[in-house]
Amino acid sequence: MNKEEQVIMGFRDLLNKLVWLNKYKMEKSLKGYKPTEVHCIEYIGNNVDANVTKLAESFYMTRSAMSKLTKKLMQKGLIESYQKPDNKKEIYFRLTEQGKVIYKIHEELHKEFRERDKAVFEQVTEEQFDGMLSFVEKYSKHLDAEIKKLGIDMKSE
Amino acid sequence: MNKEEQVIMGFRDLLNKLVWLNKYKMEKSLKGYKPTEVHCIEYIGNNVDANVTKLAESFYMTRSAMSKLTKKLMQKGLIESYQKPDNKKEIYFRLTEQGKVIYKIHEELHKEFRERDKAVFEQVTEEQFDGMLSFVEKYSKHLDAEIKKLGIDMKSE
DNA sequence: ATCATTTTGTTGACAAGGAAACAAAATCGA
DNA sequence: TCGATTTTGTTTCCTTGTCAACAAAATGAT
Repeated sequence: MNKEEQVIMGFRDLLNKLVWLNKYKMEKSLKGYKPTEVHCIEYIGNNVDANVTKLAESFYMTRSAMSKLTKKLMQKGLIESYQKPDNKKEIYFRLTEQGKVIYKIHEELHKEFRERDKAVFEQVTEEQFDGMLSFVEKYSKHLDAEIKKLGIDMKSE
Repeated sequence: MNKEEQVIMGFRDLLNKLVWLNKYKMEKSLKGYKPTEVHCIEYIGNNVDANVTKLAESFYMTRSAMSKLTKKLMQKGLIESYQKPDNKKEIYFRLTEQGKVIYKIHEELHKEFRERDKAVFEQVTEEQFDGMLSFVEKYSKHLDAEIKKLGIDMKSE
């Protein structure tokens, strides 16, 4: 296996582990709340005027899925919807007080995760950080361009 | 956002894009075959004596899921099962001729993906590669240790 | 050798997410 | 301005994967 694949597969494997472990911890601290739900609460807490479409784009999921998820979160009383006077189509979400509690707990957990992994990041030099970030940026832009090409092809079909 | 989170979230986002894009391309070339199915065929093509358990471990999925997936692939005639004379429990899989065709097409696609992304990787210096690989390795080992801790906690509960 | 434990695979009930069809509102184009 | 197109969100049906319970074979302990 060449280095390119090692990097990609290495990171894929790493993120799998990270997600798995953090999910485990999260289910312990936030019993009854699924990772996706918490993730959704996090996004709504961080972004004003979040709606189904923005959530879907951010999570690489369908509007369909997000519509169902937000519905559930509303039923649980964690988020509430609102509209703007000049727009009767878009529906925005914000956290309820109860939702904010979950948000805070989630934030604390994240702090805990950072603390747990601090030792690893302390070993990384500034050059390595910058190298990784520049790689991510370049590759990401490259893929954006490829996806854009796709968009054109899709409509010309 | 600090650099640590930038790296993690950057890679998460990057992999999401990569998966999404390659999935799209794959569905175009291998119509009727889902990514998981192809992924499974790839594994069986690369590993002799693949069975449900090994597949599950490799894919971070349950045996249950793999049992159903292999069943479907057998019904489609892409893989076939066999056993060893001295073991009546374990069931192994290998590709059929039809399965090998899919395997080859998938291989070609991968080559195409590498070609597509070559330009990005050519810009990465050897130092950057090594930096990333060492980071992945360290972090991965760190998480393995954390997961191991968890295992002890789990049984002591 | 025998009985308990572990490993391996399967099944059914369930939940999450995707695809397609749809309705309602907004925007665009002439 | 007004009809066509696009955007936004919802619902229904379907697929995929998990969990839990299970059966059968292998392994281990005594």
